[in-house]
Amino acid sequence: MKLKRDFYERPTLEVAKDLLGKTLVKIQDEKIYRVKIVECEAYLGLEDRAAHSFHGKITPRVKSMWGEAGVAYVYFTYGMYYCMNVVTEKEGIPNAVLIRAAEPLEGLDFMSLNRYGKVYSELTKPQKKNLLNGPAKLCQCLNIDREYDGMSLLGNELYIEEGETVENVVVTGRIGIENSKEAKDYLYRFYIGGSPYVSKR
DNA sequence: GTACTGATATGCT
DNA sequence: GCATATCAGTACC
Repeated sequence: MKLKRDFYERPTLEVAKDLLGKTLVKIQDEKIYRVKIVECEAYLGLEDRAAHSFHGKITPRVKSMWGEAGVAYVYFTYGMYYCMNVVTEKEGIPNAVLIRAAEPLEGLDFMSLNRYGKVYSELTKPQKKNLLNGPAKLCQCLNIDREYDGMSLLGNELYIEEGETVENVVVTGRIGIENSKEAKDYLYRFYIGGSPYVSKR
């Protein structure tokens, strides 16, 4: 069951929590990728110093964050990495949820080829564990780049479908924003407790 | 296990 | 010029 716009058009923190356990699906050239979302973070543009759209900023990069709910926001960072977000709430509210980590379900060989140039069975143990446990890794594996910025998640190429219900949700502070003053204490990070696929730290 | 480094686009001051 | 929503590799406990 593909999630519809009404799932995304809700308060960002609720969407972030509900995304855990859902399945992210990407279909490209007959290749099917399916991964279970195990970790994500909410970014609330208007009131959140750590968000790219803090205080209503609009730059070319964050443009799609202002669009309607159910659209992908893909940004380029540190000169070499992409990260994928899901835009939430109504058009004009620049909020999004960063997908931080996932558990591979289907298309493992495609993912490992994208990242290491090897099929999954040839990966070393640490390589298997590190396949999707970070936002930039996830994009490398799924071959997500700037082409996907602004793409609707309601179409047939990239979407999220209903998954299992998650009981053990852990809420903590976010990662990698140490200098964002008061925003670093916001408890906007959600992950599935006990899953070996979260990025931890 | 932790600690430091380099890769370097984008937007800020 | 400088910081950043990152990761991989290396060096060293």
